[in-house]
Amino acid sequence: MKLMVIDGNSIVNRAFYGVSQNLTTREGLPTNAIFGFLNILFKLLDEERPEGLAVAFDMRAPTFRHKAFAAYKAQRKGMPEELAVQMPVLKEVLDAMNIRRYELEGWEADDLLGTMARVNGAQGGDTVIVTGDKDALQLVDGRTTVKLVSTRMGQTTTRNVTPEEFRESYGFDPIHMIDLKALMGDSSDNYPGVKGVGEKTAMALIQQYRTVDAIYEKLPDIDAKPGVIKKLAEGEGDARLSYELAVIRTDAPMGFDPADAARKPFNQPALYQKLLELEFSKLIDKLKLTPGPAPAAPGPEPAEVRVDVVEVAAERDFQEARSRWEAADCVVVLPLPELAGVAVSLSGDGGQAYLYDIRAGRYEGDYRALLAALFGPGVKKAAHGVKELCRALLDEGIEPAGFVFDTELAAYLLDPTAGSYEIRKLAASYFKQEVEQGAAYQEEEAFSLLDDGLKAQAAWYEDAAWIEALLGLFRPKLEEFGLLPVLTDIELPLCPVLARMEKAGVLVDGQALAGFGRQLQLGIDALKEEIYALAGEEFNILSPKQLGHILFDKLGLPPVKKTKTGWSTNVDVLEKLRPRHDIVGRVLDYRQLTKLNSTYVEGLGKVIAADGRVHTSFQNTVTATGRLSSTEPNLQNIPVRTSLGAEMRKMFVAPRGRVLVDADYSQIELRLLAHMSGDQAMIGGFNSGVDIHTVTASQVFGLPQDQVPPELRRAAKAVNFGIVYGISAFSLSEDIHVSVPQAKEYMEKYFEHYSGVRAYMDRVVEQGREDGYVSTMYGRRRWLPELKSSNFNTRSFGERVALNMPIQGTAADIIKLAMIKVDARLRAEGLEARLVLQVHDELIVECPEHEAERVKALLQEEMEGVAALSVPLIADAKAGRTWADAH
DNA sequence: TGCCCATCT
DNA sequence: GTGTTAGATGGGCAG
Repeated sequence: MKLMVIDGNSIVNRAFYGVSQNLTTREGLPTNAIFGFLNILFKLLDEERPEGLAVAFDMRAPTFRHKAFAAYKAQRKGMPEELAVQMPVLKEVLDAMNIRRYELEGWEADDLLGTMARVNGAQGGDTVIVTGDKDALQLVDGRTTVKLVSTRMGQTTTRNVTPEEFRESYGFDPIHMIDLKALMGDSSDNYPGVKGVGEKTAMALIQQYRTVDAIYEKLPDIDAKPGVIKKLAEGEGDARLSYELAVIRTDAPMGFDPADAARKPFNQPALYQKLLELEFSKLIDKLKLTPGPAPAAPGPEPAEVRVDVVEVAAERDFQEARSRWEAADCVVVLPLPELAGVAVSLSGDGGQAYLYDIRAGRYEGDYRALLAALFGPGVKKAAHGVKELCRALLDEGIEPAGFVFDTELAAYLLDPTAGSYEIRKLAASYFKQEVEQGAAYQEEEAFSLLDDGLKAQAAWYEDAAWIEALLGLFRPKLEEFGLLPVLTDIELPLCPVLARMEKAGVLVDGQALAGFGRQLQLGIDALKEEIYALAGEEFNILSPKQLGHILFDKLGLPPVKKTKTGWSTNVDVLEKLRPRHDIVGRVLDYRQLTKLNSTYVEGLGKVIAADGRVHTSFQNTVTATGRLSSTEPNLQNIPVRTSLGAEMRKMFVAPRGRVLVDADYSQIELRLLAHMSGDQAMIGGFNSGVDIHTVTASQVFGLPQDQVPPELRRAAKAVNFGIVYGISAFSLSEDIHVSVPQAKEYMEKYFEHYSGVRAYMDRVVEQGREDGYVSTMYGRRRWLPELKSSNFNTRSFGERVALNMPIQGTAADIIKLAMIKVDARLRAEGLEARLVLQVHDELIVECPEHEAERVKALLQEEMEGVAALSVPLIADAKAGRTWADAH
């Protein structure tokens, strides 16, 4: 039989260290090792297509080797906790795959592999041993090959070693691997070998003498340096012992019969269930797994319900339904694209539910009036993605109101780092069961009225039911976590505001934009020629690889920093190289100009709508901290820092007779740090009304405020910003171009003076570690399993996030609250002014010129009044014809 | 698709 | 001694 046997411990270790350590389930079980193991396994199965398959594991119990060599036991390393917890789960997955696994008390995986290979070989079968451990190469023979697995940066490579291959690269037979190891030792397996003899020396000796025995028989008359001979003589005991430890046994009493390992089909339902629990949905897709029979112990299931499907065709149907909807606590609404229809789901008493199927094309009454009534304040509604729905309603001229729940926002608040909140994915992961399967609404009556698009309609009904089920799960969960106020006071009321902003859009001066583009193109063409001339050849300047070749190979400039794939050519590097060659500055300029042209000029040009305006989408379920993001186009990263970049902001204009009013919070994150830490020195600094960076510099460096030199103010500013992100002395030094010790001194002085800030930082991290999450002033949460990681980098990342999220997130909460208030007041006071943009700490309103002064005051008042902190919350407002003028 | 780079707060 | 600042989107290159 063609048999593949896998060293489970060796491969799982490689998987653990090779796959990103951030991979966890919602419940915090790390899954990276399992994930990596399965990936490697499927790759191997694909490459080898064996008839038999077995995985061997070590056991924790001591083996015969421990008895032979005390140090072996003493030094043997335990696996990290995060790997250990994955082992039993991995074994369950293997069981679900019907893969034989072996472990035997007193024996290591190696010995089991060796035994299986020999038994199979004796029956005339070929065996492939899969491991990352070169020790196993001693097992290579005419019937046995070893497949060495290595993972580097997430990439798995394998190498098949046959006897010929082995002799080719080592110069002796595979069996003498034992002799080699006996001399050179093995630090990971903890046997010493001969002290002072390493791989090179050992290789030469074994190539010449083949065995340890032969060497010691001839000693001291062997062909080696006197020092080596002396070391060999002194280390004979270690060598002999190491030999014993290095031998892989092939006689483990495991009663192996290759037939036992014959491959069997997966236990589909069990495997499906396991992979679902691990949230490996891509793998489920790849393996085309189906759930099969219902799993024995599913997660929570939506309650069994009877569903009446009601087609709303006549005006009378609607009027009947309407009174039921208005009486309900909450109905689920699920619109078809462009509001061509709406499914309304309503759960009544005793497991009786109604699903109203409403289609524009089938409704005999006034469809618009139906929508207006359904989406008005009289019906309390839950939807999945309220902001998008509000947007669709506005497009139909309907004022959205009465939304009391959003399953998408709820899922986001429960885990803002989850990444995707599609209905069926949520159902799959929260209910741990296949979403296509088994709810009552699939009963036959439900589809009896269908004549077309049966599948799509079934999916539509199902989704409505899933939203209902998720609603039932999420509401108590939000309550339990204190997140309900974030949903009902912040996120939900913000939805119609965002929808109105998107719909309003902002006017772009297309003519000016095109002109700017032509001007940029001239600069780009000229720079390109100059760069080619200086380089002496034409190449792709935007390719880091080609640019690196020109700069570092051809022109001989010194490389500064590496990236994963080569020498870095980023702006920091090029700034350092700028004085050394004329080409460098031009490359920087070229980069800036092409960036402006392709991303901003061309990118923006593509998304100007028929009304001459751009209508961005504000995403409210994307960021880990609660900020919004902006796409198509992203209007939150329009250049401002450089003078040429700032030209871009002149393209965003107000129509004739109107102006833009721009109001931004002054130092909101730092003010929040002062407030949340309660640091009296920093609070005092803000209350003094003097520029905070100057105050900081004066306090930290002990100078009068009017004698702070600019470089110390700059340093203080960088420290102030860095603190919020959990910066290190190294990065601060890079940032402000001082030495690392100097940066360290600045930080120490800072913390000496603002000791309350340091105490707060320690407190937040500690609390985060205890609770498993950090939160904002308003209760928004981010889970941080990273804080408990045994991996230094992962844990450090968690600590920086723990410091930053409460501050960045609270700032996000505050500006969202301000947006709700500003929008409400602008509308209540009958102003024409409307919010059009938000850029994290900045709000932009478009209004008639004559409203500008009132709007400025209103913005300032609402933004500053949102929260009462121990320091003033300051917003400055300015009006102008373009964004550049208003900012 | 992953990587690098540039842009913003 | 580790790798070394939080949160985003988008364009272009290379495989």
